[in-house]
Amino acid sequence: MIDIPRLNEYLQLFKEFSIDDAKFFFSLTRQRKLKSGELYVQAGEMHRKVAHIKSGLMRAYFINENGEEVTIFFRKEDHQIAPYDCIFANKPSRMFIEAFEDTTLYEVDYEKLQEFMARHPQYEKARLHFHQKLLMETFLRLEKFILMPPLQRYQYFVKENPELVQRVPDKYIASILGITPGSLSRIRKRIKQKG
Amino acid sequence: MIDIPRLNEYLQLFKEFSIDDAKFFFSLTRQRKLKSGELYVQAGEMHRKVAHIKSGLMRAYFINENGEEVTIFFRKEDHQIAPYDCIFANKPSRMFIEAFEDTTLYEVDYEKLQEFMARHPQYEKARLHFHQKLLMETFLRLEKFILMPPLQRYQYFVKENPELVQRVPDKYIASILGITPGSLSRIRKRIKQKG
DNA sequence: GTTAAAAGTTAACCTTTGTTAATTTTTAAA
DNA sequence: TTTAAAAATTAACAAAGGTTAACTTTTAAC
Repeated sequence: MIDIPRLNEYLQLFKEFSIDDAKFFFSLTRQRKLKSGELYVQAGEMHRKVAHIKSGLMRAYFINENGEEVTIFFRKEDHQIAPYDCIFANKPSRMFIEAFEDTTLYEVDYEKLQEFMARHPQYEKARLHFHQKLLMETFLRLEKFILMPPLQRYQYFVKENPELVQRVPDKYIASILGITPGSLSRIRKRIKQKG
Repeated sequence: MIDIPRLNEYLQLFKEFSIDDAKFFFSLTRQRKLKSGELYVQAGEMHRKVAHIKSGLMRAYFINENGEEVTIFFRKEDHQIAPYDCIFANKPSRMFIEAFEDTTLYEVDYEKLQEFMARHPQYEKARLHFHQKLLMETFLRLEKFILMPPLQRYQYFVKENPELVQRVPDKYIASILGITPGSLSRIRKRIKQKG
């Protein structure tokens, strides 16, 4: 089913995108298919690529001092994924990124993207849009940590990400919320009891 | 004292900035002086302006459901400040921003900034840089909430912001860390005792 | 320098989380 | 369908945070 407002948003962004530019840009990308569970970015790696997820689900995580995986975010189809620290800070990625479901994505070297943008500054507006969206998303998440205790954080998260909550086991949701699976389990129980 | 690497970073960003453009851009800005404690942005207000802080310190905060102020960030001299939600989401600001010390800033209407950038796309690179820096900062803060318990979060914060910790009473630091002043006080005690 | 206000600390009490380990339920594989 | 693996729940205990209120210290105002 087509999401009209969203499609419109995209069309606005790319309305000045000429067919030739689009073709050329597409020629810079390459398709990759990943099996569920397959590692896409390794911590320590200089992975200076940005990917558009055509279909599937990706998971980014750290490994903490106890050797445990700590999930920091998921990105699904029609969204972009990259190890931010590597690209923005030009340092080896500190995060791992894996395919959480079978995933198809298109990736482009960040350097090539930079060249393209340098030659076609008229598209900076579109890029800015993506950056601002990501910044707002990140800032909103941060806000919840400052303002809400875990129970409310969970309720808010479910409201904002109903689909993801269905698509992913609770232990990953707990991780994103900064709590343990046991604690999340108790929170769910409390919500059930009280309403 | 001059911070050479930082100055260099700026010079790189603005090396293509012509004198005429700089003059014109400056003509779009206006200086404002705020007394310590003076409100700069009111929640509910459409404050579509971006400000460069020349000197002083600004504080952004929410008012939570209990009517308490919850500080979300400080911004000091040589940095930029704006109510992100208002500018990026084009909705009334949900945050308050006040001068925490006597502050001088230069502000520009976001619309005028947009016009300027549309006419001078060569400066998008500089803008992108600021956005990426802010995004990295925000993402790093979020990371700490997911990965660290309050005690470590505090220690990390002090390490990363030694100056701010000196400059601002502890209760604001506690708020930024998502804990109560009482809890921060106990944390400090624990650190003293154990080392 | 005195005084009032703000900030910081502490204590008591309750709530919640983390940890560990056992148990149950669910999911996926054979 | 059976079986094994993964996820979720639960319990017991210790550790930590929230709340409230009293008290101390620090800061700022007069």
